[in-house]
Amino acid sequence: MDFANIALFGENPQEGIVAVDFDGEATARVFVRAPDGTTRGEEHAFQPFAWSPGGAEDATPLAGGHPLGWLREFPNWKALTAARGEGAFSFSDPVQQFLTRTGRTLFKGMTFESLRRLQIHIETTRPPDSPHSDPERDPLAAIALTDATGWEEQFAITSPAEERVALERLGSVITERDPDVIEGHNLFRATLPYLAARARHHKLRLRWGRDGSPVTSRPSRLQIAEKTIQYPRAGVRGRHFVDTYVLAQYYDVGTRELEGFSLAEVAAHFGLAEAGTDPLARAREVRALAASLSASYFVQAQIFPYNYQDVIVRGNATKIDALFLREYLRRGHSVPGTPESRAFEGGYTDIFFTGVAPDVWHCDVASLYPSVMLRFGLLPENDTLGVFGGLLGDLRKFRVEAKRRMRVAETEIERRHFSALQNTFKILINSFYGYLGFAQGHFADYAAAAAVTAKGRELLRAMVEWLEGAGARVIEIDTDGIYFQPPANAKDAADLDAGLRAVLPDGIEVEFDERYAAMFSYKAKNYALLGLDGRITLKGAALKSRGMEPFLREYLQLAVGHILRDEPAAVTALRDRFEAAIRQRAWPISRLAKTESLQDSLAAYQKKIAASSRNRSAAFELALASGRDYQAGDAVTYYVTGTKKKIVAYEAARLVEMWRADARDENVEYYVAKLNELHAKFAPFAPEPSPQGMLL
DNA sequence: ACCTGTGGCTGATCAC
DNA sequence: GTGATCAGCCAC
Repeated sequence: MDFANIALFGENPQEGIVAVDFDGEATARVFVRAPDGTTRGEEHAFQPFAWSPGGAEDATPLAGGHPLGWLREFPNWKALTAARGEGAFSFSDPVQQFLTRTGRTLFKGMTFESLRRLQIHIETTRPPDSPHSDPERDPLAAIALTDATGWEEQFAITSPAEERVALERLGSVITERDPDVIEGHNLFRATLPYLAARARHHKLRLRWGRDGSPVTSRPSRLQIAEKTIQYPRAGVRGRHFVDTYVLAQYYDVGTRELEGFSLAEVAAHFGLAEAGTDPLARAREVRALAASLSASYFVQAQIFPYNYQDVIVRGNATKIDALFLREYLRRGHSVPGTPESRAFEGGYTDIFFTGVAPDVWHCDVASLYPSVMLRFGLLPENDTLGVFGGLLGDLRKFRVEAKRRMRVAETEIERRHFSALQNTFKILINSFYGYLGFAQGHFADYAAAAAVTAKGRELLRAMVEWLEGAGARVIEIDTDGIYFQPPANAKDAADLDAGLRAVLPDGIEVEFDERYAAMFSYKAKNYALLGLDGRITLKGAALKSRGMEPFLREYLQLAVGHILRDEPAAVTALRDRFEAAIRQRAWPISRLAKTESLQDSLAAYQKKIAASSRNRSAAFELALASGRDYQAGDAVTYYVTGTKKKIVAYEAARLVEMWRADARDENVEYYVAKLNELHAKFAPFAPEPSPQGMLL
């Protein structure tokens, strides 16, 4: 990796930093990996700082005329906190302050493989998600440990004395093996709180810090797309905690392919599941998962001024803002305040045909918004130093190069490295547009954001118009892509490429990426594709939402397949088969049960109900009735009881844990009615030939 | 304490 | 019943 691009990597090339910590006064501790493999602590004097709109006597003036025109420094963190307000701006994370001010970042000169990663998996005497589980009372059953070198160790626990020994031994293993990163699945919300509770029970402390300091924890929350997840944010000096549950959540935002987020489900999805019930097998799964899901964050930690643990949970626009502020500070330049938030129009979405269409092609504009921003100079007006355009242009070049080197890589390690690199650049590039409309971005520019989407809509309209003029039948479009049936005379993409290119400006590239045997176009952003290889892809919340009961998802998957292949009789047979299974109570309850993730805390829900600002919902009512400590982000799985198809769901719902196979009480009429409603929506797309038609 | 953006579909509830 | 509103999930 070439760290010469200062705006991207920061100006300080110090290698081997594995973690940074601040003492709250005026000293930062930097943990550095030496060439001999040992890790030493360096101490650096450091003063917390803030950008200020006014010049107090201790402030340094910054160049340019932006509102945050003074740099103030403070003797310690407390003094900074006391001076907050007054229109000043500062990072709430002292490590970000230190890294920003010094231009350092973590992991320079290191490879992902040289990171010391340790995995923890625990087993408890009761499943931790069982309603009766209690970490204060239920002892551990096993602790399994692995690390990236292949080392493994586990402790089976059958007595209180063994549990105590295991917890003490866990501490010494961490001291001896000295990991930079401690990984686990559900580490924050399950493993660490459980271990902490068991340690308290034995009057022990988890002294896992690189200086022997204990693990600390405070309530925090994560925003992952539409989901808010509350979690105890644990930290320990000199090391990082990485939770593969969190990594899986972030991964799924882009793909929406995961069935669920348990270790078993996630490991299975990636083909990393290990056979057997040995706790070590679970730790190995965590090791493999973390290796595939965290390589991109390792690269990000070389770029952004954050600890590794934090680079994972920070939003992309926030991280881009951090790059701008670091570069402006380095150049002694003032920065703008954050803009007034306002609404602006987005991408162009439309549907021109519903039903099944054979022989469908897809084309899209390559990196539409980044291309538009660069080609038409739609960049933040306040960015006096031109950092935005420079970074965006560089990142595009770097990505092309990283992709090339990924393709020609000679070893798997090398290939994975360049794959992580190009993927990181892709994420960054795509985040630049969002940054323009980010209310907390110091260089955000709503006029530019609106101009970018307007240009995008204009380009897409021009493409649709040209395709239709050429005899194509446009089916569905969304933001930067078009599904269409080609004109009769078009044999391949080349027949359309030149014509379409001619209506687009230079610097805007169109790609014909796929052809399909058939497309089922249902509604905007909702469609299914039958590949030339027979594979079916579903898109859209109406066709594949995880909020749907599993049997309905499966019905849709199969029914849409029949619709695409023109097998109308099979759709009816499918409905009949499913109804019979529901009536015979032949399925496990999991196929009928609905899983929802709670967006609010229980307290926030109750507040809204009291204020009549939201309706009651089954998931929250069940969570409340359970008496357990549910938090925002927790999933609730429930089914509906009763005998009538019309019921009030939040009154008839029960937690799936309460269901008993020997006294089944799921509401058959309710579930059959749901099946029939769905069938009624989709069966018309697979019309069975009428008897008369068959005679003719 | 934390936070990229807009557009779109569906089910559940509730006021009318 | 109907329409409005909200929450949740998804596409790009």
